[in-house]
Amino acid sequence: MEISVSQENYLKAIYKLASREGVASNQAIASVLESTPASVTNMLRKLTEMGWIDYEAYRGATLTAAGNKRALELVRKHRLWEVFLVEKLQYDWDAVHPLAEELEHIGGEELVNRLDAFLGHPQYDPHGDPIPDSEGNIRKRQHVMAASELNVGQDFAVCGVRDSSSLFLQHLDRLGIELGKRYALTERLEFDRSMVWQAESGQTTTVSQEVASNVLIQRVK
Amino acid sequence: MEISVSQENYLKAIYKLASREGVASNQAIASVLESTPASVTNMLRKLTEMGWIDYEAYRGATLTAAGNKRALELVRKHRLWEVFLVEKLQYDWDAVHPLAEELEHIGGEELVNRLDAFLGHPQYDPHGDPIPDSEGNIRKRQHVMAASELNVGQDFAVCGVRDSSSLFLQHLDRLGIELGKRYALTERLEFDRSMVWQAESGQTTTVSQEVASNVLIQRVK
DNA sequence: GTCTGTTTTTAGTCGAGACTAAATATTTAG
DNA sequence: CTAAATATTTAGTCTCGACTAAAAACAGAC
Repeated sequence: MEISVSQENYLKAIYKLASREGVASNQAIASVLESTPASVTNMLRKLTEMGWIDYEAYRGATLTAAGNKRALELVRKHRLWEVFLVEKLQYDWDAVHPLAEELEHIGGEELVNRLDAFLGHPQYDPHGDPIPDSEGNIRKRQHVMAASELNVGQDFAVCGVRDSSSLFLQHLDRLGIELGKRYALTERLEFDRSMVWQAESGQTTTVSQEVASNVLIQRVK
Repeated sequence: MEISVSQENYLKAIYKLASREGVASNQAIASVLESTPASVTNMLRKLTEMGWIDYEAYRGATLTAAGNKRALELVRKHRLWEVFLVEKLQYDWDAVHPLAEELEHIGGEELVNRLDAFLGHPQYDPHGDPIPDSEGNIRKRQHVMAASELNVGQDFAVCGVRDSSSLFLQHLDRLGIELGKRYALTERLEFDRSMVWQAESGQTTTVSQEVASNVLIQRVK
């Protein structure tokens, strides 16, 4: 039985929610998919019959091995297409998500593997999220934390974002913050806990607590 | 009112049929879409309401200006994705059609124009079909004819195919026939009207009438 | 243990887009 | 000009995925 676009989106939603908070409620799945709990119940039943998930009424859903593989393949496709759109088609990093959302449902393993090779087997997507390999292995990065957890005096490099909404990414653009850029945390302001970051060029940027908690970094040296 | 994938496929079908044989019958549209005449009737009504086509019962359908623009955009997207798949992802020319069929429905003008630029504004797709520009202008090639119409002694270059089914394209691969390759027609065999083509390398290939009538060429020199 | 509030499921509908079978309209042959 | 053949439309269903409103199950407070 061939899986539909809509069903693939359920798998992705369950994958995301299950990795974060154990098992997902229908409510939660519905809100991710901008749907209703009633619709979710029906689809979870169908996905169970099809062998993609295990699901018991009132117990929540978990992906089967097949479902997990499929979800990872979708994540892989999504992130590789994002790399393509940014690197090859020169899209801004805040504009690629909706297109990747469509592209990820096209073709099968053959296409995604060719795309991967064409792009030179990239490790991370334009938002710093790791790209699963063809076996579904996802490299977990060590020592990644939110910028908000830093202490004054520490050096760090920006390596990802927690919020990849267009609004947030555009805000980072305005602040001149981009992946790979290095800073030193020179000051933490008492008043609102905002931070002063000094780039290698010497330029400083003031970053609110709200922004810092959505920027992922790695300490350097 | 946003157009659906299915509706876009109707526009493409009408575009193809109308350019070939004036106005299309429901029967014809149904067979292109592997559907039934009854289904076609309903959809044609809807497309008329939406302003994509003009349609009168028993009179057939024609694209409106908007419909024509949309159909050309689809053809453009399809052919550009085929170029991408062959040139960048190294797909064989006989394998790209089904993928392009899916990709062509993704994104809008922005995406297709960026893809076009990335590919270097190619003029023809991997099967030799011309790619409409962003205004929907389609370069009509002069002096293109079927190889079957040649006379003995003429020199020519292969520039396209009439049948782009996987089966036919694989057959051409086996015969060593590819786009851009030059030949001289050295002989026409009495028995079954098959042709002998001599490549620049001196190698000769015997080509059946059936094959020759599906290969498009331009005379050279 | 029972009551109250939340969450989930049932039941019944809806729209899109397809299908079959039957009824009409159109064209063609005689 | 009429009869037969062909093409199109109507009428009625089906499946997929969604929805709302109402019923049922569960969890936490007392």
